[in-house]
Amino acid sequence: MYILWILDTNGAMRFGELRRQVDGISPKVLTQRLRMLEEIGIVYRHYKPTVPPQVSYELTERGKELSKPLYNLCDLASRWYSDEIPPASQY
Amino acid sequence: MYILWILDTNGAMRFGELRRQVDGISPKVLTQRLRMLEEIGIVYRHYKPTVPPQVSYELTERGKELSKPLYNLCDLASRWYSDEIPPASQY
DNA sequence: TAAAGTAGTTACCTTTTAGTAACTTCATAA
DNA sequence: TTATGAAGTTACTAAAAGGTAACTACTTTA
Repeated sequence: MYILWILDTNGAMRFGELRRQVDGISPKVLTQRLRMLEEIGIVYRHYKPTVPPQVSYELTERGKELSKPLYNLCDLASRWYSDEIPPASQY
Repeated sequence: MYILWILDTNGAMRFGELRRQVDGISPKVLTQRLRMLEEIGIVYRHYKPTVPPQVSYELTERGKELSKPLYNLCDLASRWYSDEIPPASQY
């Protein structure tokens, strides 16, 4: 399951929760991806300086603008997949 | 410039022409990508058994279905880029 | 006779990306 | 006093992806 999908579906999430739901990548890569997404303004990182720390991630307005285009691609892939041809989204 | 973009814009193209227009990847990787795209039904490969051989590539109907969603993503990235934030399409 | 052309293929090397496991800080709980 | 917790960081290793350069076949051109 993809990071942007999960954040779009669930709203703001703690790192640990994201980590449990995102599969296919290690926590280290998840952190790297989230930092990249933050850098390009697609994701907010909210840091609460507690101990242990509480960090949550949430889509920015810009990130939300991706929902529709990405949903359209997913829809297309689903229609193709139901025709039993491997979806482009594998690539 | 991306393979799907070029094929969408120009219609069927010979390998050599594609090779000149696609930048950022080697001919070897271009061939690999085209073969993958052919495998998943996004691109037709037309082989003419002349010497030297003439091979052209063209988007299938399915490949054309990608135009709109990808155009929408590009449009979004352009709007973001004009706001001077690095576009997500870098990733 | 040699060179040119097309569209690759292949072996080897380089670069990039990812995974693993140990580690970090410090308040709180046991 | 020790363990726990979150959210990473880091060094090292492994895997994946990409680039390079030599090569292929055979007709046509010079």
